[in-house]
Amino acid sequence: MYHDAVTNFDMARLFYEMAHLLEVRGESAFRVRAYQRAAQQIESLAEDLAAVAARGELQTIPGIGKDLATRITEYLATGKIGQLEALRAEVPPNFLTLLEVRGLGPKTAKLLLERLGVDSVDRLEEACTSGEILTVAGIREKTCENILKGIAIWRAGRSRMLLARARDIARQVVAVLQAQAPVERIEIAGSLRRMRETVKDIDLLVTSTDPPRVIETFVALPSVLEVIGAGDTKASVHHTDGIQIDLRVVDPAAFGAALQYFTGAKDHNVRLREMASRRRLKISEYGVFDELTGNRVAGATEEEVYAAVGLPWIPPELRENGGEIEAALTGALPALITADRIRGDLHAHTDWSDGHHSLAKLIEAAEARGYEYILVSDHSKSSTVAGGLGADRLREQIRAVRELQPRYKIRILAGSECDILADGAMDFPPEVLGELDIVLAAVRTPT
DNA sequence: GTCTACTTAGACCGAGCCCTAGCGGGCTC
Repeated sequence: MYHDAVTNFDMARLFYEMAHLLEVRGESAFRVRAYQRAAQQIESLAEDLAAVAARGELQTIPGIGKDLATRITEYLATGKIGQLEALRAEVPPNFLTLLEVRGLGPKTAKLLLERLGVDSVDRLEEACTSGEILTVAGIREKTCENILKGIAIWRAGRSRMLLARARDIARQVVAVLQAQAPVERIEIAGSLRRMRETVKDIDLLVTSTDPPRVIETFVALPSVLEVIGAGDTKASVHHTDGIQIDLRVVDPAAFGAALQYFTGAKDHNVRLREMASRRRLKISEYGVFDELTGNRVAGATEEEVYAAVGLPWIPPELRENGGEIEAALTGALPALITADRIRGDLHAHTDWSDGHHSLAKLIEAAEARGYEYILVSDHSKSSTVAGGLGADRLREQIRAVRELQPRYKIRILAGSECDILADGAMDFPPEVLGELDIVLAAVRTPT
């Protein structure tokens, strides 16, 4: 069976792709929505889709009927979906990227493909800037302007990827390399290690007895879209999910120095180099060296590197030249907030509006994380698209929440006549939260 | 496409804005 390599995320992504392709084809909006809904369900599934399939229970997932269950089974067994392959063949390879441009929908995109051969964002931009797009009936200056704005937003968003997504990709690549390449040690470096909210690329550092084979395995991964460059100890590739990954194989004696160097941030490293210079030392990705003798005095571990310039090890999350060097020098580095110190969640939706899970599941998840409280903040009726609660349904939800007493201490923040709190709903004394298990509030979506 | 109420068919989220075309459709949230 193929399913060992299939993640719920992969399957959901394929269904989203099918929804887009069906939309471009002009299929029924309900059919399109069926694929989108199924993708959402799979994304929020608490267990491995393959396990559900193995039990023959795919059709117990809401939104998955006979047809979609068949598609899932086909993919798990073969790694392909015949219908998707056929749909893909109907449009150019990168055509769907056009739909990521805000302001450009499937119909307009298809029209531009047919009339002007617009098959990529670059080509779209060219058609807009040259004015060629204005020759297409139904498109005027204003639309052209909006599309150009959309392209600018698309480019800005594309240049960086959200941390969680980049981390998933990095972990997958690390896991495959550990399984398939002669890797002794492998670490994620760069802004991903610093846990920046968004990252531009993924940096991986490896030690190995056979560097060329690591590189060879890396560039041949199925998830690699394009190899930018590859040598004996270094390679850069474009991943299919739209992010660049750089991999370096380094000497174990310099691993700490390389990890420190490639973790950055740049300004933090500049400060370190200045401190080293004052001690007649030189720091590089290869180690810490005595300026006079050229001997390496540190490099195997990050702790060694920091100690060489008179500092304790500094957590990567703090390495932004934002006062962490001064704090380290005076022994005042802050303790980072760890997951076990998070006491509660102040913004949670349930399936009463657009959440994917029931109130019971939400509570279960909160308890599993050791939370002291959770705020149920479903949409109000002002957000119809999200299935927001009107007065009657809100009363029902309040009743459902109250039924959880006395096991949980509860505070209801919504008014009796659906007099829903404005966004200031979170503005109540934090000490109150400590006494509560569940708070219910319907928060108005800004309109 | 799925789901539901009934076994074959109909419902399925919708308001508001923008743009183009002259009334309706695309798009967003």
